[in-house]
Amino acid sequence: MFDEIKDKFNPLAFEQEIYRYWLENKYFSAKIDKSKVPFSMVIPPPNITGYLHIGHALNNTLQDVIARYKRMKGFNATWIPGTDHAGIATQNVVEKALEDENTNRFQLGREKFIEEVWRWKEKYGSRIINQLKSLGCSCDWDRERFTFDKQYSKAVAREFVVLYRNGLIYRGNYMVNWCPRCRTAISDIEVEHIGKKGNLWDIKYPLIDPETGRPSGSEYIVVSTTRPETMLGDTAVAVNPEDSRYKKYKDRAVYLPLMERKIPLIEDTFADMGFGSGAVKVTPAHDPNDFEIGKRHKLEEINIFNEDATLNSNAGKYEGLDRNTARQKILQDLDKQGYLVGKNIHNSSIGICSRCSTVIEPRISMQWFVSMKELAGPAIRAVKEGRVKIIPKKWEKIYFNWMENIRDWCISRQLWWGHQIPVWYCRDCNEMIVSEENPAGCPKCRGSSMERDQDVLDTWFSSCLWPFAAFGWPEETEDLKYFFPTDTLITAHDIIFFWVARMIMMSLYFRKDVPFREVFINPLVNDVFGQKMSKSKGNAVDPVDIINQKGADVLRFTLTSLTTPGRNLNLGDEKIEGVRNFANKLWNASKFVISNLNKNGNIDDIDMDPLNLDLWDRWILSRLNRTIRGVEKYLGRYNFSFASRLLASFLWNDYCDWYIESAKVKIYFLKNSSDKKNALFILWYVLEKYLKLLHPFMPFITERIWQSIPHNGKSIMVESFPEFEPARIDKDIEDEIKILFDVISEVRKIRSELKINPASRVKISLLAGEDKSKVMLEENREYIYSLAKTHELEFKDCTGIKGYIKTTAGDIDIFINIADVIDVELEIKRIKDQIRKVNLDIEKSKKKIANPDFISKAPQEIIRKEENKLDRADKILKVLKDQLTRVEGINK
RNA sequence: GGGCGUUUAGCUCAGCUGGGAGAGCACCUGCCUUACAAGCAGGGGGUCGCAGGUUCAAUCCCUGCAACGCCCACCA
Repeated sequence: MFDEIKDKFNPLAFEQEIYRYWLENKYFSAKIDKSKVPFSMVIPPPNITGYLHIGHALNNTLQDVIARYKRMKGFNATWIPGTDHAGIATQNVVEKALEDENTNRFQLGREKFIEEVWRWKEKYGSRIINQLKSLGCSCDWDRERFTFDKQYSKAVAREFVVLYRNGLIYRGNYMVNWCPRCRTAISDIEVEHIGKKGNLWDIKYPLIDPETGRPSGSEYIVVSTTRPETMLGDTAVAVNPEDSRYKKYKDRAVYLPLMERKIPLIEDTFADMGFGSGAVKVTPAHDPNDFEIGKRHKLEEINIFNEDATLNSNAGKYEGLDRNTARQKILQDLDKQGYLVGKNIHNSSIGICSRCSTVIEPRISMQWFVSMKELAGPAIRAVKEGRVKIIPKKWEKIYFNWMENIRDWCISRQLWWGHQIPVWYCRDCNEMIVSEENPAGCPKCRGSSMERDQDVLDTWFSSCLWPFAAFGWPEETEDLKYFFPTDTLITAHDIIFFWVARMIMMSLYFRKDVPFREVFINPLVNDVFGQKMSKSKGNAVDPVDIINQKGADVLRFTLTSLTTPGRNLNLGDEKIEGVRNFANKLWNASKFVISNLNKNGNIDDIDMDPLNLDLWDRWILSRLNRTIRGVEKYLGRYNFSFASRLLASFLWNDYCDWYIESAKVKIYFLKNSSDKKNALFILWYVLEKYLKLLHPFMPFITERIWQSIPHNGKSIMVESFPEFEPARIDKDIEDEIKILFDVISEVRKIRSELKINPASRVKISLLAGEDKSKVMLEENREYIYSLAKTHELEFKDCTGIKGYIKTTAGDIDIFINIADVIDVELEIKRIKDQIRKVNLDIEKSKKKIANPDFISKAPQEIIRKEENKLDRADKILKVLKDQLTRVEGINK
């Protein structure tokens, strides 16, 4: 199935096939093995309604890099996949589909509707799973879970019942955030706040004349409000007890216009004397503050809204209007009757439903809540004590800030799709039964007629069990014992409160252990200009398109290259192009290696004999090991960008630019067959190791190439990660070869600057300061010929010899014979430019050294460095000046 | 209202505990050199947001300011 690599790089030709190969061989499934160290990770389960957007692509690429890396490092790794039933989101989607069929959930009824959602799930729910597969995710598919499967429901029931029995869940009539479109309560964090320019209206409320019991003609109080329509439910006007302006009205009543009701004037410190008139209307049923005031003063709560935020019968003649129409009508009426006395621009923020963007209506209703304080304490400590590490650290602050100010969590939803609350009410005696199982009968009155609580639970109430429920909890499964707690969680910052914090709380509560040891918060993906991606802006990048056009590897490596912890990621087409080019480079380099291996027989039996390694070999092995060390170091810190760049630059700048070029010299020009054999071996050896290094990032292309070069084993993905060999890192070798590189680069530079025809060879002479360098340069004569396009390399001082120009690379003097090709003007200009630059350096250094404070206070090492720099610059200046005189001489 | 982050080359970003600023892309020059033109070789370009301070020395530490971005918040 894996042919030799001959054709052009085309990822689409092999990615799917390779994924199938992995699946068939079950490489993703972990088997419990007590002799191996487990590594586990759970996916942030995408909604079944979801499709792969760029955020998922990033999040899952990073997880897959870690999973594949750990697997290759020898861990018994499992990455648990699954999907979330996503209560509101899914219900909304299916409701929309029903709308298209001219029906709705009420016509269907609850049971039929839920069946409909399950049908929808079977049909579309696996779309995102397939997309994850095309991305190359090595999830343990045999362990795939759904947050609404049978076993999971048991977990949720257990959670509810235990929390209830331990007094952490309560039911009550409180003011909650109500979405009039979804017709359900939602939790505080499901409300988004947006700034809005609006108006603040001043309304005159006359005082009641105690004599007549009628509204006074002269005495009144002005209240200001942003929501005039709620006045229909006003049950008081409040002023601050300290406010001298209103002392005289103490204990009087106020006339509520339009409703023609008497309401009390009360004193409450909530009223801010500095705001407006200092008097505030109180609507206990429709404002959270007013609700509190109402409780303090035992005020009546008049609900004027229906579930969909139209006005109800308590609104008198406004009944039936929606809240916006009602507002306009009420303002008109107030104006007509002379009660509207002012209108000011006022900026405030309003809450909208995070699911459907409908403006939230505060509403008093009977709901279930989790009291959070007791759960939050241990979860705060777990992070403070480092048992859970949040990376980057800045998110810890945000976590603490939220946890320390945590408020109770409204968990009941007036929806149909979700885990129904495991509570039953006896129709006979109203007894409430909280139970994991369907109760057989009422334990109190022995009645058998029970009605289950109609509400379902917040989706997050179930997903916060994920790290252990996904392993089978509440059963003590073998998986749970072996794989829990998980090691790493990789997720996005927008669900730290929704999910991460609650998983930590629930895990500590139910498992007495943290759910995961590290959390990496992946960056946000923006467009190339740093703007948020959105469909409406048209700047959204569709990962599925990229996979279909350029391949999953390219998408993955683009994303990892850009993932620096703590910073958002800007994605644009040029970046993707760059990575595509990189993949192409790898492909072609491999093609080169393979074709030469084929021509030169089998290399399997050659050992890497250290005595046989020359400068180039030692150098590339040193670089390889630095790369291994670096990749592991950066992966450990979730610095995917650094790891990726290291991988790319090793391949491109070290392996291709230098090592392959040097190998060509051995293969094509050198007669010595053992050198050639050696070079082929190292080419293969380094490439094979490198493919393994790169595999977690680009799984497909690495597998494809690996299968085409000599290898042992069935798949690169179950091979061992290359071992870092410290002894292979050789600083001396790297320094030594740098001299060679510098000489070659300097010659190339001069050639280019003097516009010497690339095809023509020049004669050069090198003068090394140290014998060691001279020996090295002599030994590498052939490489200099080839890489710098020279011939007749000599080692003598050519100062003053006609036709030579002199330049330097480090301590090496380089003489280049350009007698035939020199462009005198060009050369004079070049030298003068150089002299100017060197003079600048000299000036700076001299000034620094002349400063007595510098000499007396700076460390010796720094001073010596500065002096050396000056020496070197002086030397170079001298060379340049000599050269200039000589070149100018040619002109004469 | 509170908190956090960012500001470095035309663009996107690196710069570890202070000691002569880097990469990729873009741009310019020259090359179809038998792995790769999706390439090779070379090059130009930055008062490191502004103003102070600490220091022999500041992109880096401190203070203030500005711009942009994000999060939290029951301010009628």
